[in-house]
Amino acid sequence: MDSSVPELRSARQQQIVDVAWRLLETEGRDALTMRRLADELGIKAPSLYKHFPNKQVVEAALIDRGFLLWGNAAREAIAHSGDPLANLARAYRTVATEHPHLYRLMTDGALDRALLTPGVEAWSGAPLGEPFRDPEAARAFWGFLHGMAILAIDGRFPPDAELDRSWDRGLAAFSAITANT
Amino acid sequence: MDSSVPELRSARQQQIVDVAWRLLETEGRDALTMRRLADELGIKAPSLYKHFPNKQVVEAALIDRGFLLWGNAAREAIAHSGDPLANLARAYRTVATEHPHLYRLMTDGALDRALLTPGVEAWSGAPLGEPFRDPEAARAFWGFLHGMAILAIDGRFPPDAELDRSWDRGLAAFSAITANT
DNA sequence: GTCTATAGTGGGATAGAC
DNA sequence: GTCTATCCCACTATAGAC
Repeated sequence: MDSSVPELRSARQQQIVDVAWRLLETEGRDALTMRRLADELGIKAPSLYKHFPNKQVVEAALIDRGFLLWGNAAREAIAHSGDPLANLARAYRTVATEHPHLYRLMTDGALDRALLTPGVEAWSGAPLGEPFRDPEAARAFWGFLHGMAILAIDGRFPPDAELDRSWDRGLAAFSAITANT
Repeated sequence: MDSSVPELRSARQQQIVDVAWRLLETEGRDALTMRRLADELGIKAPSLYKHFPNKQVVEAALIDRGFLLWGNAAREAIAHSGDPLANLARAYRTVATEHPHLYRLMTDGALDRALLTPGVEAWSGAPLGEPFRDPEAARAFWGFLHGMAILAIDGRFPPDAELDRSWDRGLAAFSAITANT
């Protein structure tokens, strides 16, 4: 074992989550069924229940990975040169745009935190607090990021909307309430 | 007929949508099935299909009403005295908070606009443009409003989050890019 | 750890009689 | 416009043999 990260799952579990990830990313949430997942693995659906108690736990594993993905991207964003606010926004938009199905899985509806790696949700969101004086401002910024991302994914803006400019307008607004101003 | 608004649906269709509305508001989306809807009306599920071609059209009728509700609330908000931005935000938050199931139905996933009253979506959103110089800023503001509303409905903010203050922080940010500044 | 077989649930929708 | 009867679909999950 050369990794310092403990193996929380068996190799087989890892493999199943890998395939589930690919299925979600390429074909969306509707394609992520236990039958389809088993098909992709070359086994029958009931066999999956020897490795996971139910579907929700498989989805939670995907959401967990999603938080890792976003948390790492956010940390890279504030480590970069340039405006941290703009870097964070670009990173958020990129993650959401490049993984729309994962992003919807992560943000749609209630979240059973008992199924996630403890603390991963807060860890992933922590970098958003960096540019601001208080967590309230950071949460307002998160609201803006999420709203823009999900409305874009769901096709709610008019077809001719210039979204780059809207992101810039929002950034200009929140720049006015950062710790540096 | 003493109303100047044309009757787009039969009385029976109106009644069905009324019951669907109540069912959605009181018990949520999972309760809104064709079987359950029929039960509430005292008829059998197949009979519904004499009035509506499918479930999606029933849901579209609810979404239509939702846009009317929000559009009217938004118009009242900007007609009031005080800061239009704050009034709009308060109205938005109130509608979303008081009708969480309807709000999710309206905003979750893609929207088939062919099933809606033509123009109602744009009409309902138009007041958001009032305080701003350009539509891009208005859309950024909408992103903030929607993000805050849906994250709150879905329980995504920490339990101890002071959301009133976050709404205020966002308002302060967007105040900096209104037409009056 | 995998299989076959099956249970159980719930939903949308249609055909045809009355 | 309503009914009965039915179909079809999809899914999660379990039991027990190998």
